Amino acid sequence: MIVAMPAKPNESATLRQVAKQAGVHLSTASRALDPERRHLISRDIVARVEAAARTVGWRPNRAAASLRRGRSNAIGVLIPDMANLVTAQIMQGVETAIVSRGFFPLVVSTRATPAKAVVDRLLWQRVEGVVDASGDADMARALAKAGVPTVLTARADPEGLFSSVHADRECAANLAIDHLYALGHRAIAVLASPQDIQLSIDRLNFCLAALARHGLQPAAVAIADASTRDAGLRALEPLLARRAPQGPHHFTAVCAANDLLALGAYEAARKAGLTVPHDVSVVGQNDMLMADLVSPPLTTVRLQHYDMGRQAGDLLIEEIEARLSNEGTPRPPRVIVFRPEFVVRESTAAPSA
Amino acid sequence: MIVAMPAKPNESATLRQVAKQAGVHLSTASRALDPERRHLISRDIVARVEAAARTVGWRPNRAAASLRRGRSNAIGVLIPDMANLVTAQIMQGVETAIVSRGFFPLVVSTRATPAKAVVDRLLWQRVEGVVDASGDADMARALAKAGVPTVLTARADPEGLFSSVHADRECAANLAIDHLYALGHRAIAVLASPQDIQLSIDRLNFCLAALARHGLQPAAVAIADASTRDAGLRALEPLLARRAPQGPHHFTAVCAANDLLALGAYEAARKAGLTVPHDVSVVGQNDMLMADLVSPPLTTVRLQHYDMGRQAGDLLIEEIEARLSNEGTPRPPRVIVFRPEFVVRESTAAPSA
DNA sequence: GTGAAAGCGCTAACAT
DNA sequence: ATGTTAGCGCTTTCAC
Repeated sequence: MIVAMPAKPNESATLRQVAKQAGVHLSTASRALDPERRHLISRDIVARVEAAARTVGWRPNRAAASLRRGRSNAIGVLIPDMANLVTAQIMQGVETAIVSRGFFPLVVSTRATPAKAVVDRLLWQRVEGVVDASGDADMARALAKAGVPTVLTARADPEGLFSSVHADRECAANLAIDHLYALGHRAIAVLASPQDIQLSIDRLNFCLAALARHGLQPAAVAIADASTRDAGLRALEPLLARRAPQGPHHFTAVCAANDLLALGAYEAARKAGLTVPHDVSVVGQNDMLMADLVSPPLTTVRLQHYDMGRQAGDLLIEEIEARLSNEGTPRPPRVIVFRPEFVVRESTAAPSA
Repeated sequence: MIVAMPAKPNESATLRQVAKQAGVHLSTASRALDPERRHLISRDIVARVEAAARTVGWRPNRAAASLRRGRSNAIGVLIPDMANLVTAQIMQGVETAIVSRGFFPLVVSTRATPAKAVVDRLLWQRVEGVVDASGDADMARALAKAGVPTVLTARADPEGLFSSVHADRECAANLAIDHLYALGHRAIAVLASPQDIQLSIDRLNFCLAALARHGLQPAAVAIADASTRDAGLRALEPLLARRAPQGPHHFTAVCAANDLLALGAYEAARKAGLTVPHDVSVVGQNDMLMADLVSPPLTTVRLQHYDMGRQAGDLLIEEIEARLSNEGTPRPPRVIVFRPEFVVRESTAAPSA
C-alpha cells in the first residue's frame, strides 16, 4: 500500500493534493472537509477525503479561507496591560465565549500604544469586532470612527454608540456604604481613583450619593493619581496625619474605589500606627484576584469580571451576526448590567470608639 | 478637485482602487506602499500613491499578504491561563519583543484544552513560531512533532530539542536557603509544588541540595497538590499540627516553591496561632505581582519573568529568521539562563527561640 | 522605474 | 451529489 507523506512536515499540504490523493475534485474535497457542508457529500467520499487529508497531512489555511470568505474570525480584545488582575479575568471570559463560536481573540495591550495605532493594527488584521476593556475614551472614539462592531466592558462608557456590559455602579457604591453604615460608621473617608475615566467618576459620585442617602457627608475625599497601592498610600497619608480624634477630619472607615487603592489604605494605616479593621475599616471594590489573600482579607464589592467578559463576547458575536444578515438596519446598542455582590471579609468592623 | 471616498467605511479599499486613483499600475502601488521596496519607486509617484491610499481609505489586508508571502507573522504564546500572575508578565515581555519586529502574539490558554487541540489551532493559524510558557510536557512534545520553531520559557524543560530561557533554579534555591541559614534557621520545612512538571521537581531537589550543603536535612517536606494558596495551606497544616517544640518535626522556617504556596503557609501559620515571621519565617519564589502587597510583605526569590519573556521572543524570532535563510542546517537549541535576585521583605526573621 | 501576468489556497456561484 | 470556474487582495517574478 502506498502512503503519500508530506514533503516537509512543516509546510502543510494543500487541498489540491488532498483531492488528487482521494481521486476527487478539489471542491469536493473542500466540501467534505467542512463540517458545515459535509452533508452535501456522500458518506464514502467524505471518508475517502478525510483519509486522504490525514495521509498527506493537510491542515486548513486560515489566510486563504479568510481571504476568500472575507471573514477573519478574529476578535480584538483591548486591555490596558497584560498584567492587570481585573482585565485578566475579563479577557478569560471573552476567550471562553468566542472560541466556542469559532472566533479567536487577538489580545492587544493599549497602555503603551496610542489609540490610533492600536485601531490601525486591528483594522489591518481585519478583526470582525472588538471587546474594549481598555477604559480609554480615545480608543472608543477611534473604534467608532472605524466602524468596527464593538462592545465596551467594565471600564469605559461610550457616548452611547456601543453596546456595553458593566456592573451596576450605583448598587456597588450602596453595598459598600450601607455595609459601613450598618456597622455603625458615620465618619467615612472616600478614596477615589483618578477622575479621568467615566468609571472612576461614577464610582466617586455614587459613593457620595450613597453617603447622602444616609444624611452623611464624606469625612474626607482623597483622589489618587493612579490606581495602585502606592498612589492610594500617597493620597491617604496626609488625611490620616490630620485625623485628630473628634476633629473635623476624623474618620473611622475608608471606602476605596478599587482594591489596589484599598491596599494603599492598609499601608497608610499601618504607617500611621493604626490597625485595620480595629482603628479603621477599609472596603474595596472589584474583588480582584488575590483580594482574599492579603491581610486582613479585604472586604469588597465583587464585580463579576469573568462573567461580564463572557457576556461581552456573546453580545459582540450576536451583533456581528446580526450585521451580516440585516445589512441595512443598524440595531440599537444594548446595555447589560451586572448586579454586584458584597463580600464581607476581615477588613471591616464596627468603629472601636 | 475630486476626492473618492470609500463606499463603506467598513470594507477597506483594495490596492487596485488605490492604483486607479493614483493613475499607476497595481504593482507600482504595492511597491510604493511597502517600506521595504519604496525605494524602487520615484519620489513623486510614492507621494501620489500615498495620497491616493489615504483618500480611498486603503488598509493592507493581512490575509491576502499572508497567503501570498506564505508568512503569517503570528507567534503563538502558550500560557496555562490568562489570570496567572507570573505568566502574565512573561506574556507582556513576549509581546514587547515581537511586536516591534513586525510579529503579533496569538495568546492561547492551555489549561482547559488538550495539547493536541491547541497545537492544531496554532497550525491552522500558521503561526511562525511559539513561545511556550504552559509548562506542559505534552505540549512541548506536540510542538516538537509539528516541527514548529519553539522557545520554552520559565515553566517547562523539553527533552533538549528546543531553545529555552529560564531562571537558574539552583541559584534560586540557594538564595532562599542561604538567607534562612544566615538568619540562624536550622530547622527548615520545605513546601513543594506538585511534582508533575520539571520546574517543580527541580525546585524541590535544588532546595534539598542547598540544605545539604549546610549539612541540613529538611525538618519536613510537604508536597502541595496544586500551586494555590489553599493547597499550600492544606499541605502545611498537618505538619504545623505536630510541630511540638524541640520535637523531630519542629521547624522555624518554611521554604515554599512559589509565592502562592508561601501565602498558604501564611494562612496555615495564622490558623495554628503562629505569626510570620516571629514564630515562623516564610520565603517564596517568583516575586509575583502583589508579593509586596500581602502582609507581611513576602521575602522571595525574584525571577525576571518579563525579561525572560522578552528574551524568549527575541530568540524565537532569531530562530525563525535563521530557518528562513539557511534552509537545510538546523541550528542547535540555545539555552539562556537568568540569574535570580533575592528580595528581602518582612516575612523572614531570625528564629525567636 | 514601471507594467504585465501569474498565482498563494481556498470557497462559492453556477453548472450538470 | 459532484465538477467547473472564477476570483478574494496581494506580492513577485519577469519584461521592457
